[in-house]
Amino acid sequence: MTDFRPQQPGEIPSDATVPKVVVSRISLYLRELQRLEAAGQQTISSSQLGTLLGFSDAQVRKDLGFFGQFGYPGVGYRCDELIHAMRDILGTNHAWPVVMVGVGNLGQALLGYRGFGRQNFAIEAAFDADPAKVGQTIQGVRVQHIDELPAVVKEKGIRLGMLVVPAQRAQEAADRLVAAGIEGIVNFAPVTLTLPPHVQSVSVDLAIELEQLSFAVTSKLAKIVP
Amino acid sequence: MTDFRPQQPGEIPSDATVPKVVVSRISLYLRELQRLEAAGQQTISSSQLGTLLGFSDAQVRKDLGFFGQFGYPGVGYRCDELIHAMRDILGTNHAWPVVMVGVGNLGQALLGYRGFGRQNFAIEAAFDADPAKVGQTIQGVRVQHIDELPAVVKEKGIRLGMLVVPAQRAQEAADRLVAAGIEGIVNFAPVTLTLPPHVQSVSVDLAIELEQLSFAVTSKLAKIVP
DNA sequence: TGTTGTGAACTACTTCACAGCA
DNA sequence: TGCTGTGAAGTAGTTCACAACA
Repeated sequence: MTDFRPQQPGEIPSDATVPKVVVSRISLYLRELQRLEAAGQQTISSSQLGTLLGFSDAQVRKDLGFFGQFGYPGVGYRCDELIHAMRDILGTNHAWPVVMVGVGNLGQALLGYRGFGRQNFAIEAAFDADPAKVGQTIQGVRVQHIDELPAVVKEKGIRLGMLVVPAQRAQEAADRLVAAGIEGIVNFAPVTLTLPPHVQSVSVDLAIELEQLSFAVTSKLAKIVP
Repeated sequence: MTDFRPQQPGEIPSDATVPKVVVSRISLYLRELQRLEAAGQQTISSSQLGTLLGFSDAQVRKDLGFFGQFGYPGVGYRCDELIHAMRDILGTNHAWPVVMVGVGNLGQALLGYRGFGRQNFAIEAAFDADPAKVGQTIQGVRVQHIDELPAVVKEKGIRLGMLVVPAQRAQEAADRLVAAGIEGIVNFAPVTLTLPPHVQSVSVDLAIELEQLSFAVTSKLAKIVP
């Protein structure tokens, strides 16, 4: 290997402000690259990668340009290098322990979802307030009482949590996560959480996804601009 | 009631092209309004609604302005009227039957999720290729063999589908949905589907949500611009 | 030749600010 | 007065287009 050009891999130019949408595309690039590498492909150009995901070549290059220079003119990008660089960017070159709060239907299914491990996330502990659930072991994870959350978070140095409780209990559970020291929350409840500014969150609202389709399929007139 | 101002409720000015992000905020407005109405609130101003969801008042008014005039100057919006109007916009004033393909862990959990019904979606049929699953009844839905998909879709006039199969089978399953006449797909597999242009899709990638948090929490330097 | 990296141009989205209405 | 609806102004994101390089 000649020169690994991202001088400080994963380091971001200190004045950079990266649009959210760019970060989400980085995740898509990573996912696709992992597939390509598994299929034995060594290098890829911005236009190939873009075509696979439905983006323009310029978009791919601009997005990567937020974080450094990773390509070889005339050649493209080396899949292995780019995968490593993008995991550095996303922070997933090391494993992330995650807590889950709420072990209902959906929570139990998520405990068994393999995709998290593939991207280096591991659900280390699960919590519920229901005494009937506490003590059970689901998908290899023992369910603990919610009161134990702060101790576990502290002991294991956990920074991320998944919130999988019913809507009416979501804010209170979020407050507990915040109090325990969690810094980022994936919220599966269909409510907008009120959080202190140092805590990040992303929401997954399953019904909203269907509503978007309902709109798209219904409205013959209005084209959805992507 | 004096005049119901959205002249043709739900009808969209024929030259309108509505940005995707606007439609997703409409869903959020609707969700919040449903909560407010359930709590007994009769009217709401754009700034109140915006504050609850973290948007500006102008944003709320502009978004609604894509679809018509719904407000009363000096007063705000009537919750009940606005809920009705937004359901007209999204197409959810009538119930949507939905098919599910793939009844694994996650699929079974989604079959039991109450949030779909609340927004007027009903999973009418579920399909799997695994003979061990076919014939079971899960959450009140009988699992049928995937080969029966086209007949059921046609018979019940179903237009939307949820794809909940492993990544390596997602494209093939999507092709089956398309062949059966489905027009919109919620894709839970972590792959980008190739679909004909008349078929809409939205993707839910659970690992990507965690990656976004990992990035946000990791990068002290780069602020995520919302 | 093929492909990157990147300013410049363009497009899309958001916020401002205010006329008009109740 | 309070609040909507909406052009105008401003900001953010995307695409263009080309110099530089392998």
